[in-house]
Order: sequence, then structure tokens, then C-alpha cells
Amino acid sequence: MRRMTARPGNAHQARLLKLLRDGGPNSRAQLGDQVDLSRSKLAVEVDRLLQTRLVVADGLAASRGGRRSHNIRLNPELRFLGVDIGATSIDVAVTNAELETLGHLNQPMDVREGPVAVFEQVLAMAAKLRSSGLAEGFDGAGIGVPGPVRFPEGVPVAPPIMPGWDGFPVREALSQELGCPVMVDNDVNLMAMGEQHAGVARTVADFLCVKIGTGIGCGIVVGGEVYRGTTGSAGDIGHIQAVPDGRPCACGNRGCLEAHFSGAALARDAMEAAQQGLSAELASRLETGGDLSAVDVAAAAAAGDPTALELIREGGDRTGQVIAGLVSFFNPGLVVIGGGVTGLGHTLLAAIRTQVYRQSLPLATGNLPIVLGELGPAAGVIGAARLISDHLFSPA
Amino acid sequence: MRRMTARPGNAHQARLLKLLRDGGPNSRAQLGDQVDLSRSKLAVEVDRLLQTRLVVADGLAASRGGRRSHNIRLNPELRFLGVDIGATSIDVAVTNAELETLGHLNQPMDVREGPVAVFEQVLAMAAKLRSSGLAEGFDGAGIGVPGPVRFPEGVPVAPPIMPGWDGFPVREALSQELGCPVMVDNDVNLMAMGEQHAGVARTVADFLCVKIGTGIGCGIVVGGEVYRGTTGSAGDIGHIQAVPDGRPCACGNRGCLEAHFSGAALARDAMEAAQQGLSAELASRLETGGDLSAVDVAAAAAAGDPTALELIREGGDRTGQVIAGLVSFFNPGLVVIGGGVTGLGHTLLAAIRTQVYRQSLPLATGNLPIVLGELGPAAGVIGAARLISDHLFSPA
DNA sequence: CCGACTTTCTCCACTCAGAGGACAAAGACG
DNA sequence: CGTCTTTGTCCTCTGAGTGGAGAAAGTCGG
Repeated sequence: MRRMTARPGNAHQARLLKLLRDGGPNSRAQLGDQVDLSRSKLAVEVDRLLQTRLVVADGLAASRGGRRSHNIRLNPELRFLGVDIGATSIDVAVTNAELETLGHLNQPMDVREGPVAVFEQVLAMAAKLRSSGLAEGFDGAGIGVPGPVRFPEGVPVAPPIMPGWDGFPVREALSQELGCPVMVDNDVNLMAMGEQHAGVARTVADFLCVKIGTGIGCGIVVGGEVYRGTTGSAGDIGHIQAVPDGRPCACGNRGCLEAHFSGAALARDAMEAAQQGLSAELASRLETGGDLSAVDVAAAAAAGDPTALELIREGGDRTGQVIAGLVSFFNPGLVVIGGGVTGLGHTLLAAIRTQVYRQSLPLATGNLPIVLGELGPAAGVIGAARLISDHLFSPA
Repeated sequence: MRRMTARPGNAHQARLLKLLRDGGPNSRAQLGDQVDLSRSKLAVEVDRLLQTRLVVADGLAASRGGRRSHNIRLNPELRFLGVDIGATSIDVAVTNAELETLGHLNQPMDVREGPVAVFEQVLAMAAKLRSSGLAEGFDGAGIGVPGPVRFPEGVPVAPPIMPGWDGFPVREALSQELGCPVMVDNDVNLMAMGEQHAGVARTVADFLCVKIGTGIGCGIVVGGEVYRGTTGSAGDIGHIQAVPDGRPCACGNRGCLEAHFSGAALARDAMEAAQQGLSAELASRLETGGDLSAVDVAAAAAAGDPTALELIREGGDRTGQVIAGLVSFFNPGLVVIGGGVTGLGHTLLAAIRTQVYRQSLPLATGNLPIVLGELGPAAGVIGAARLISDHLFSPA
């Protein structure tokens, strides 16, 4: 089902749409206070927006001592689809035009099964959300994939952990299937956009968003805009050398950060520790579950297991050293830590903070918050919705 | 002597000024081809510019088969002053409005003597250039200093190698003395702007410019604009840890890149080698000169001295490792190596390239040139002139 | 219930940026 | 010398945007 959604005709309209998205319903007068246009010009642009499907006027607001104002708001029937494809699971959410999550599904899925299988799954999840009455159709969709993307075309390029996806026309294919505009980006960039839109980074122009999951990546925001680099691989910090002559990494080098600390590395280290009898706690979990994951390490740490705590602390140290270098280089106003491994919580954060504050210069760290993401697994899908909404709310 | 120079009245005029600066004299028709304005509108804006001192029309160009065109050009009498204050020397140059260098002076000076002594020197050098007939007065000046700068105010903040400068109102003081607008920036950023304007980075939007001199810094250009970070310390890579538990650094940590490779570190290592009798070449230079500097190492290396070559190679390895991390993170389209140490030439470059191409992922390095700067010591002063010209050629 | 005051929104006249076409100026060329 | 080409100027028209007058719709005190 294709829905024809208009795009704003000029920069003023785009500005107004974004104000309505981020600030909710507004009167014409309130909008006028924010856009520095005369009331007459504003009225013209609002009227044009009302003629599209994008914006509606419904009802009157309570009086504030004078004539009651009309409520101008984004069409409450608009629906965006946010999709976050991780290495081991898929998140799909439906939002309204104000990017409020109306429904959210999560299913395990190995991204290595390839784009066809994955998108079958994604479409099934989208259909489920739709049939539960949350949406009749979608006006746009944002997709995050765990690897570099040639952004203008929406095509993954040379993704290390999802080889079958190289060159697959994600944007085009999904646009066909869903019958709506689609934008594709790296999952880490979407997490950054999510935290920027609705999380801890709302007021910061330049920040880093480090996502530690199966792999490690970093979203870079410069002047409020995601920076993607020359070939779309900016933020790919998992293969920065953290330990000289360290562990061998899948990329062929030794000592990569990702080889020493990530969901996969942590599970491996925990297995080793359990098998060597270093931790009764981990060993017992190994018996019950058959396999250990980062979640088991988190649980063991929460139970006070010293081996698990040491694993986390060491990983945090490595990560912190790398981040310290990035902080010196980039001088961000905020560092956000997110991804699956955030379950490790304060132990991890403390280790990272210690390294950064110790190694980077005072001018760069003096006023630098290092915090966990606020949105957890929702950051990706909110970021995805934000991506497509930014696109649709820009002049055609 | 104060000269009143007008600023462009709108974005069109600013655009035209920059076209004339970067492209030289042009006819109205040629300008029209580049700015996507109607010829009538263009004529209006050009006329307004002609009414200011900024632009003049002189003479007619040769015919190209029809009516001869008027030459529109920036006023050839405009003069900018470019000042590059290094740790151990000062460069001052005069340029015309097209940023062509008309005269260039260099004098040794220790920046630690403080702002008053340094600016006395700078003003003397400027006066010398002026009295040699190159300029009657200056329409603007750009100043580079070897440390972080609070850019909007033009004030150094917490500069490690020039403690006496903290908070000194460079912009205001020099603006008073010179009687013209002044902009201040980090010397590394100016080098990047110089190479962008007239050097190897002319066509690249996102690149890094690593300057290895007394210290080490890195200019970051994002989308054609210098990125300065939240507190103005972006690019301060000298204190990224290059060697775990390595040499102690002035900053209090150990193993900083700058402690292992920089003009100062190289001189120190060469002294040690000479005193330990590891290199006859270096020892003989020690006798003649009394003290060794990076220049001696470069000369010894050129003469084939294995110890000197090894010092350079090792330093290049360290630097290359750090740059490899930055390349993974930032995914630039170009890396420029500059600064005093570039005298070490191909040995250094080869070591850096080896490390970067080996350690960073193919997607980031596949099409990544790593080259020496093209402008040498002129990069800083050209960048400084570019800085002030960008400022003056923007709408007031 | 009425008049004074507020706030919101609409309408209208005026200004100015900018486009586009006609045309004048000035040269090349056969 | 007439025709063609290129450059530059002039004039008219459109549409964006401003600012002010005033209508619409409310609150509040007497």
C-alpha cells in the first residue's frame, strides 16, 4: 500500500515541520515566536502545510487570557517504521510523526543469514505491528545495519560481519516492499541520532556515541549532524589497536579493540575462565546454559564474582584507552556509551572514565560528561525514525 | 593607520568575493556562469561591490569573438598580514586579496618569552614588510599560535607549551596595534587551511593535516570547514598514548606520542645516541654545533647514517600507529603530513604509510592518499591570510 | 451585563529580491 | 558592409516577505 506523502516546499516549511515534530502541537503564535517570520508570512506557510497531509489543525487550545488558539500539529495518522538490524537480533518499532514509539518488537536473528532472510523477518514484524492496529501503512522507514553504508544510495559496503550484504540494494528493495521512502544508515549512527533526539545528547552539538555490542563502533556528531566520513566508514573504531601484539582479530591484525572487548570477546573470555576453573559462578552458568554470553558475565558480576568483575574492568580499561585518544583528537562535548554491553553498568563506566580522565588533557576532559545512553535498545529504532523523518521533512 | 574596509552585504556578494579570490579576475559573464544568478541580478551585486573598496573593474579583456568583457577583480591594493607563531620561530607574510604571498619573513623566537615580547617582534617584522613598499597598511590579519584557542574571542586557553599566554587577549591587542580586524587560531588549523587553499588539499572536503614540529598536532577539516571541538582543543593528538608505559611526558603521563616523536624528542634521542657512541655521524655534528636538532638528524639520515634512519623510522612507526587509529575513526579523504619534521622526507612518510595501510581497514585506506604538505613553511601564513579573508568576505 | 484589555488570527497594501527577455554595445569574420 | 557572437544594460513582471489595521474571541473587574 503506497501512501503519497508530500514534502515541504521550502526551508520555512521544513523548519516548521521539525518544530512541530520536536515540540509537539503549537499555535500559530507560538510557532511565530520560534521562526522569526512575520505572522502573515507564517500564516501563509502554515496554510500550505495544512493543504498537504502533513499537518492538521484540530481543536482550540485553552485561552491564555485572550482569543483561543488553534492547535497546529503533525498529522497524527502519519506512521514511520524504525528498523535496527543488529548482529544477533532485529528491533522494529512504529512511531507517529512526533517520533513517539507506538509499538516495538524484538526478535533474535543472525545477520549472517543474509539480506533476503533478514528482510523477510523484518517485513513479518512490520506486518504484525500493522495488523495490531498501530498503522495502516507507513509513510517512511529508517533502517540501521551493523556495518558501513554508502549513505546516498543506502547500500552496505564491505561490511566485515555481514559479508553477504555487500552491495545489496537495501534502500531500493525495502522501498519497493514497503511502498514508502526508505533511508539506510549504520546502526551506530542511528543510535547517536536517537540519543540526540530523545536521549542524553539533546543539547549537545558535538559528541561521540560509542556502541559496544557484538562489535564496537562509534557515532560521530559534528555540529548536530552525523559525520559519516569519505567512504561511510567513519566511527569504525573496533579495529583500532588497543594492545600491541595482542589477540588475533578476524580482520587479520592483532590487538584490535574488538578482539579484546566486545560482546563476542567477553563471552569467549568468560568461557575460558570458566573452563580453567577460575570462577565457580561462571562455571555454574556454563552448566545451566551450555554457552556463555555477555549477559552471563553481567549477572555474575552483579553477584559479585571477582573474575567477571575483572574481565569487565579490563575491557573497560582497553576501551577507555581508545576513547581517551578519540577525546584528545575530537574534543567532544559528551561521550555516550551504549549497546548490549551497557548491562555491565557502572563497573564498565567507571573503568572507562578512569582511563579517559587520566589520559586526556584537562582542557578536553574538564567539562566532559561520560554517560550511559538513556534509551537503551530503543535508541536505534528512534534514530531510524528520526533519519527518515529528517529526510521527509526536508525540501524535496 | 586604520583602513576602513567594507564587508559584503549579503551572501551573494560573499560568494562573489570568494570566487574572485580563488579564481582571480573574471568577467561578469564568467561570474554569472558560476553563481546561478540572472545576469541582471549579478550586475546589481557586482555594482554594489564596485562601490566598496573591495572590488575594482580595470580594463577590458581580449575579445573572444564578441564584445570585450570588463575585468572584475579584487582591489589589488588590499593587503592581508599572515602571522604564524611557532614554538621556536615566527613567520610573517604579506598577501594581496587573492592570497598571493608578496613578502615573507622568518625569525627565530622562543614563544615562551611571552606575548609581549613576541608581538613586539611580530610588529617589527610587519613594519619591515610595510616599509619595503609591500603595503601601506593592512586590511586584516590572521594569527596562528601553537596551542588551543577560544576561537570566537581569539584568546589562547591553557596552552601547554606557552604558559604565559593563557588568557592573553591576542585578537584584541593586535587589532589595536595593527588597526585592522584580526582573527586568531591554532597554528595547526591554519596549516590545514593553507594546504586547503593553495596546497594538496584543494579538492578534498574531509581531511586531516598532521603537523610534526616541536610538538604534534592535527588539523581536522569536515566538509571544507575546520573543526575546532567543544573547547577549541580538537586535534591535540600529541598526548595520545603511543607506547604503553613509555617515556615520561611533560603533561605528567607516560608514553605520549609527543614524548616519543617530535622535534624535541628527536633531538633528545639523537643526543643520547651520539653520546653513547652509536653514531659517528651524529657525534661529529654534535662537536661542530654543540647541540643537535631535528635538522641534524635529517642531514645524518640523508648521509645514510643508520642510527638516524632508525630514529626516524621508529618515530614514523609510532606516529603511523596513532594516525592509523585516527583514520579508522575519521575516515578522511586525505592525510597531509607537515611541520618542521617533514625535512625527514620519504623515510618518515614510508614508515607512516606502512603503519596506516597495515592497521586500518581497507574501506578506509583503499583510496586514501598520505602525502607531505606542498607549501612547507608557507602553509601557516597562507592559512592565516585565508582565515582573515574568510572572515572579511562573509556578510557582516 | 457591559466595557476595557489581551491574545490570536486575517487581510491588505507596500517593498524588494530576483528572473527573464528585449535590446544596445562592441567586436569577429566572410 | 552585413551578419553573427558575446557582453552588458534596461525594463517589466512575479512572488516572497513585512508591517500595520482590524476582526474574532476570549478574560476580568465593576
